[in-house]
Formats: sequence, C-alpha cells, structure tokens
Amino acid sequence: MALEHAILVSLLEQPGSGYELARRFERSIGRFWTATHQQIYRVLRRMEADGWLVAEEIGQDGRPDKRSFSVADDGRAALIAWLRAPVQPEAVRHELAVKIRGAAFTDDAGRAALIGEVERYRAEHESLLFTYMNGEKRDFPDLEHLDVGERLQHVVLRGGIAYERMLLDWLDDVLDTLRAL
Amino acid sequence: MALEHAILVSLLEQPGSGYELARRFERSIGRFWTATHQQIYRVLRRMEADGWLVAEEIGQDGRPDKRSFSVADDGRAALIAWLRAPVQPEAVRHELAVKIRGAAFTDDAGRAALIGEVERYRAEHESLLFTYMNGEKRDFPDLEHLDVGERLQHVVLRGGIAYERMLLDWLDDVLDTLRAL
DNA sequence: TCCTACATGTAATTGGTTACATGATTAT
DNA sequence: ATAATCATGTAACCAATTACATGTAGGA
Repeated sequence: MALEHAILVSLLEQPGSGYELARRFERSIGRFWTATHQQIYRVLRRMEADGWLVAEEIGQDGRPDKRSFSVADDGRAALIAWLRAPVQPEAVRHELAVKIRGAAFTDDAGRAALIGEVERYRAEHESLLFTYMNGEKRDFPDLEHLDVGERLQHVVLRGGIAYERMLLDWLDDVLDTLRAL
Repeated sequence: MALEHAILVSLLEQPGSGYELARRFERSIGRFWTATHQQIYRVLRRMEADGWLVAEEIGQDGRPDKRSFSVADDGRAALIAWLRAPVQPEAVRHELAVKIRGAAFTDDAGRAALIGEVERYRAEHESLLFTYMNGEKRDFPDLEHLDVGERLQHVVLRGGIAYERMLLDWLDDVLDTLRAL
C-alpha cells in the first residue's frame, strides 16, 4: 500500500525516470522498501493517471527517450495525508527463524548445512553493514551542517546500521546455539 | 513461499487443526511469520492434496468437528530439503522509514502529528518487548535443562527481544531527531 | 564479440488481504 | 440479550514476482 508513497518521497527528493527510480530502489530506498522495475512502471502509470505525477518527455540522442516524473500538487497532498495516518502493523516474514526452529527436525548433516547457510547469511549482512557505514562517511561527512532532509535521511540510515549490528550479534548467538546442540 | 514450511514446523512441534494453527500464528509463530486463517486453510488443503499432511477427523460434542493435521513423511522430507536451500533475500517493507523521510515535505503540524505517531508506535513495541520477556520467563524458567527444540525456540525468542530493544533505542533517536528539526 | 548500462514495457501466475458467510457453546 | 470463543470455509480483489520482450550505445 505504500509503494506509491515511497515513490512520492523519492521523486520529491529528486525527480527522475522509472529507470532511475528502479536504480534508487536497488540502493538507498531499497534499504527500507523494495520494488522491481516492472512494479514501479505499473504504479507510475497509475499515479500519473490519478494526477499525482507529471511527466516530462526528454529526448536523448544516442539513448532511448525517457520520461522524467515530478510530483504534482495532488501527489504532495496525498503524501501529506498519508503521513498523518497510523503506521500499519507490518507483515513479518523471517525465513531464517523458521529454518532455525525447523532444525529440531533434521539430522546432524542437515544441521551442519544450516550452520553453513547461517554463516553465509552472516557474511552477506556484515558486508551490508560495511556498505552502510561507507555510505554514511561518504554522504554525511559533516554532521554539523545537515539540512532537514539530510538529517532525516541520516536517522533512517542509523536505523539500518543499528539493525545490521543487532542482526550480526544475534547470528553469532544462533551459531553458538546450533554448534552446541 | 515459506508459509508451507512454517506450518510444517508448527505441526511437527505439535499437531493441530487449522483453527489452532491460526491461533499459533497470532502468538508465537506470528513473531516471525504472519498468516490469516483464510490463507492457512487454503494452504492446508493444498498440502493435504500433495500428501504432505494427514488429517484426523475429531468429532466433538458441543463444538463443531475439527480436523487435526499431522505431518506425513512427504511433508517432513519437503521440510528437510527446504532447510538446506539458501535463505531467500527478504522483501523489506519499513513503512515508518518512508514516513520519516517524507517528514521533510510536510509542515510543523504534520511533523508534530508524526512525532505523536512515532510515540504510539514506540509504546506498542515496548509492550511487545515486555510480552516477549514475560513469555521467556514463563516458557524457559530453567535455562539449564532445555531439550533441542526448546533451545532453538529460545534462540529465536532472544532474536525477537534483541530486535525490539534495538528498535526502541532507534525510535528514541528518531524522536530526538524529529524534535530537534 | 560479448557484456553492461540505459530505457521501457506486457503477460501469466502466485501470494496475500478483505469481505462475506455459517453456526454452536460458554461466559457476562 | 450479547459478546467472545470455537471451527471452517468461499469469493473477489489487489499486490508482487517471474518470465518474456525489444532495442541502442559504449567499453573490454
């Protein structure tokens, strides 16, 4: 229900094409909201039809034309109204937790395989943490002089960093537990 | 993709009816996988047709009959195979983070409303943390004598507790940031 | 010559939510 | 009376994923 709103925020921060949005969803926005390009194009069409966005055709030589979207007044109003609505309880989908509880029903070889998988998952999230921390240094070098938008982006990034740290600690706990069974 | 597997784990821990499963999904399993009763009944029918589950009809007087499901050999094999597969990257949907970044595009009154909403969200998660901690005391009073299943259930619960603590700390950071804008 | 980046889509399917529906028992 | 709990489902809809599709430019 909130992909529209994530797109509104992103286009208010910086107008752009569907393709550019899809790339942002792979990077910064993707930290807290994921979407594929197919889904983004579909939602963009609907938002344009609803008058939330306006498109500007940009002919490029050498490259395919692109349509750069900006937020219209109706779109901004829709975002502001949504900001006042209560946060919806989130659908939790934590596959690894299901697997850990499932480990009670497999044999030693299966448990060893799960330990390997948890190690791989841990390495992935460790590198994600480093990516976040490098992004923090790169994008917020001077914490004394941030505008409103940057301060809000930074607090969201701090949340991502806190999450990854917590996750790594917990995964160490999980590994100790699995190894001690 | 993994609701089937969450159901398999739950029914291996304890056989039960669709209704009982739905209640478990509201409680313990719901901490890491949510599902409504409608969805559970639909998936149960498919799993039974695939030979993953067997049902036992239990006539009850005074109450409607119920069908108690147990995991069949094929179901157990499907779970064991799935445990060895890599954990899928999770779809991230963090609505509150979208709202926080959206706060750059609203006025003081809108920001004040968002602060109120973050406070409400924080109170919800604080009470969830207390629920987890009470559940821990109740279900794992003697940490020295846990069987394999209990040790795995406990490490997953510790993950939930670590998450909620991290979230509360971050929400305090968010509130400080929003109030200082 | 092949891969990556740029740029945009359609079609089919699956997964999940919301609304609707029924009916008995037990507790207040 | 009435609300809550037990117990099971159907139907319609919406959101999201996966597979398929097309074409150019520039670098290795």
